[in-house]
Amino acid sequence: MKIAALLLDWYDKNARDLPWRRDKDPYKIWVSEIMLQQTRVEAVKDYYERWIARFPTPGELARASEQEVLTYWQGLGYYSRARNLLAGVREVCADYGGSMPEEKEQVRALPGVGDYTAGAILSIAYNRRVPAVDGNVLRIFSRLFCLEEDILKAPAKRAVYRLVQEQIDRDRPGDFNQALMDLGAMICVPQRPRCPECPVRELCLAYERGVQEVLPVRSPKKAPAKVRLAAALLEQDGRYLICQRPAAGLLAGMWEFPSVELKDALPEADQLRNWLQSVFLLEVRVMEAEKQLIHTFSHRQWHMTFYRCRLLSAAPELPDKARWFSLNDGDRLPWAGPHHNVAVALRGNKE
DNA sequence: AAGACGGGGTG
DNA sequence: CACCCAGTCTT
Repeated sequence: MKIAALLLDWYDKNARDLPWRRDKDPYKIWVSEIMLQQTRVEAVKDYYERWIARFPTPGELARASEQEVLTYWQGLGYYSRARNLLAGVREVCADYGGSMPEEKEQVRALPGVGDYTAGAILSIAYNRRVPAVDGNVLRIFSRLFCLEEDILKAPAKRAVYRLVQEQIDRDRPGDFNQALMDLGAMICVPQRPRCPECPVRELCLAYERGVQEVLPVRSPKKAPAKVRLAAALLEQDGRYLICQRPAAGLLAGMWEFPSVELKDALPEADQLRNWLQSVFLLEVRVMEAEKQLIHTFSHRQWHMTFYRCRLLSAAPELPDKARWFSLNDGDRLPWAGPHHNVAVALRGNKE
């Protein structure tokens, strides 16, 4: 039997029951595929349900504000995904009457939709015979065909894409692609693959040669660079000063306690005080360190100290990107992750 | 071709 | 702690 037939037989018995598999609405497939980029299924489920409840159609999403959209994405990471999805549905509403186009070039041209996501949407929603090569598929095919090239590099991806084109089922390409994802999640997992349970082990070159544990080959990642930050907990009349991060870059547009990247020269408290003065024209005394934490991103590691501060003179007018915020106002703003944890802890302390 | 871009689960 | 995940965009 061929790979596709074995895979689909297995899929028919073992397919996971996932919220976005309940219907073939291209918009819902789109939302789920964007959320699933570099993100585990378990992490996505709740976000997906909340998202669809609030933005059930492209039209509903297109009319929402970017800040609200970011609030619904808060904690999922890679926030440009949310921004691109919003821009994408607005494009679909403007150019395609609110329904997803059916040509790969058109889908691929939507912001945030790359080659993988275009293939996933077209194959799942429209049953088009298009590969959807993600990390699972790269891993599975590198093992099936014993490909020893670095799967993160373009040549390996091109090779796998061609192999999937050859193997993809003629009648059920969407199920074929989803079967690969389920196989990658349940059987052909990154470490210690469960080969005895695998429906295609008899066709797997890596299994035959006993190298399933050393494949796929991938280049090692660099360690994240360390960055030291001092953040201000400045409270006035029960409200804290918070500010919005720049529109581009890490955690773009998210809110946080004012923070400054530390240089080595001055004492931390002095650097924080001087920075608050120059940016907000605020005169403060920097008090005790309330909290320290380390937050690791994929490419950066924040070593943060949160200093309790006291206002020494009347607060001047704040710039647009800053405001006084009552922690009891809940989560109506999109928060930068590590700051959100501190805000939640502060709210907890009060009670 | 390489780096930016999050957060969390797993061994 | 190391590894890696239903990737895409920018440089």
